[in-house]
Amino acid sequence: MKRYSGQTRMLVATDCIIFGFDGQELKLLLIKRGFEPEKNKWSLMGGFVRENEGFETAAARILHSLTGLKDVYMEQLYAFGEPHRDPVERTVSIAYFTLLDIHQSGLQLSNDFHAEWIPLRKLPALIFDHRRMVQTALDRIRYKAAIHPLLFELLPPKFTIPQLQILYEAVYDVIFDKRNFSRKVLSTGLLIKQKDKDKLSSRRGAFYYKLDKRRYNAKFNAFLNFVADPGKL
Amino acid sequence: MKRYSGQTRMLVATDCIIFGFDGQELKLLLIKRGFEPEKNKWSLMGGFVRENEGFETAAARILHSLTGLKDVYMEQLYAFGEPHRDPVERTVSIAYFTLLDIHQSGLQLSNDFHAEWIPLRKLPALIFDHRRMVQTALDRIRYKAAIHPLLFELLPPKFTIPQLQILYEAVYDVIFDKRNFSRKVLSTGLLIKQKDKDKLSSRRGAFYYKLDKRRYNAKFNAFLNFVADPGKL
DNA sequence: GCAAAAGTGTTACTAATACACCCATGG
DNA sequence: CCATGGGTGTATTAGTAACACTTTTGC
Repeated sequence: MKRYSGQTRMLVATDCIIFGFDGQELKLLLIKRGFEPEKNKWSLMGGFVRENEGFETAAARILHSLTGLKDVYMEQLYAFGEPHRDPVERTVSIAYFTLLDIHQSGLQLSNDFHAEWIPLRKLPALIFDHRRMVQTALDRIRYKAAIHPLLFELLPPKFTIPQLQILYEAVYDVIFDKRNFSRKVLSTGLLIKQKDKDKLSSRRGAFYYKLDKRRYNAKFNAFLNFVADPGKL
Repeated sequence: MKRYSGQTRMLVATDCIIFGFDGQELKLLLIKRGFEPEKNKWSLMGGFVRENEGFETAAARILHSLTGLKDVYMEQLYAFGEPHRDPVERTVSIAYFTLLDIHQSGLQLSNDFHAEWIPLRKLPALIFDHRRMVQTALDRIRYKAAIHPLLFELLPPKFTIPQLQILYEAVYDVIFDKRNFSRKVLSTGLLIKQKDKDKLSSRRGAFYYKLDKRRYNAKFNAFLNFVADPGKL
């Protein structure tokens, strides 16, 4: 026996929902699709899974081809497989989402895809079911970041607590009390205070912190309560 | 243009991880695989996704063909796609997990698959990567049930608080204090006390409760804290 | 010296834990 | 009348939320 008989074979793709944070708002890395149909329309970065490649490998390859980055936070989001989601032929998509530091030095956008960072609040129309993918990813991030230290993946290695607070406020679209916020994040024991300050956003300057990698890895999956009840989700 | 050129097409399957609870322990519904390779080995119930079928439809069809049930709790678990997970040919699997009341009247196992309810503690060897699927499903259930009222899906419409507690204790393999447990679940406001009692497991009898469907649906996604810190997961 | 952002402490309230006795019933 | 499991209350502790003033420093 060589193959299963009488079954439909389908294209399998992965699409990457790539989030970044510029210090003020959440952004998505989108491309202009390079081939028909829907050529030159805004799209998530994606590609077909190859013959000898797993999903994660494919997603990492696709992310790398656009950004030049490896070792980025990436997580399987959901498998989308409605029969006519791609009008050309049956294509299922295993979507991955990625959080990365938008200002990191290694990030070098390829010219091949006409990629741009687009603020989430100004999302253009996207091809196929990509809008739904983005919404699913956002929901997931809001859910997960309420309990796990996920959003640190969007920040540079050194960051200040006010920066972190702006990030949380952007993700949940609420305002937090800075005393309670600071107490809460420090109480996780994940942050190490640095001796130097960021002087860019205030005269006084705000102390930098770094993640304690050891504890971060150990506690990532514990329930940490960063956000009380995130708008009942 | 009719098709994308130069890409590999693959079989797409769904596998169903079907959980039940017999009042004492968690069980999995497994079948004896009916065709080569690995014929007659223990396997999850699965099947190929058809040409004009989405994943959820396929999973529901497969579940129905085994159990006769529709409208069962079912959730996409994860997409498994390692290149050689099926030795015959490249097959990706979108796994779904299901929670159902093992004693419900509608449940009628098909004879075609030699299915059996197997206690999770006595799992036999499974084909392919099915063991990993089961582990992933268990992890997901333990995670989700700690914060959401998920496990009610395993119980009959009328159940007692001691029954509920036994279920939680089976899932997390710990013992809870019955006073605190009862206060916790009642404080969610999801349970409606009935006037009749279950007299099967004690002379005194335990009051039945039913889910308040309205509040259950409304609060399902809120963070409800059924289990404090589920073993740091 | 003033504008702008950083940093910090206390109190009130709510939730979680630990713990022990009485109740109802069938045999 | 006793064995079995069901049901309940309280005190302590930990966590969360609300709230306002002082510090630093570049201009």
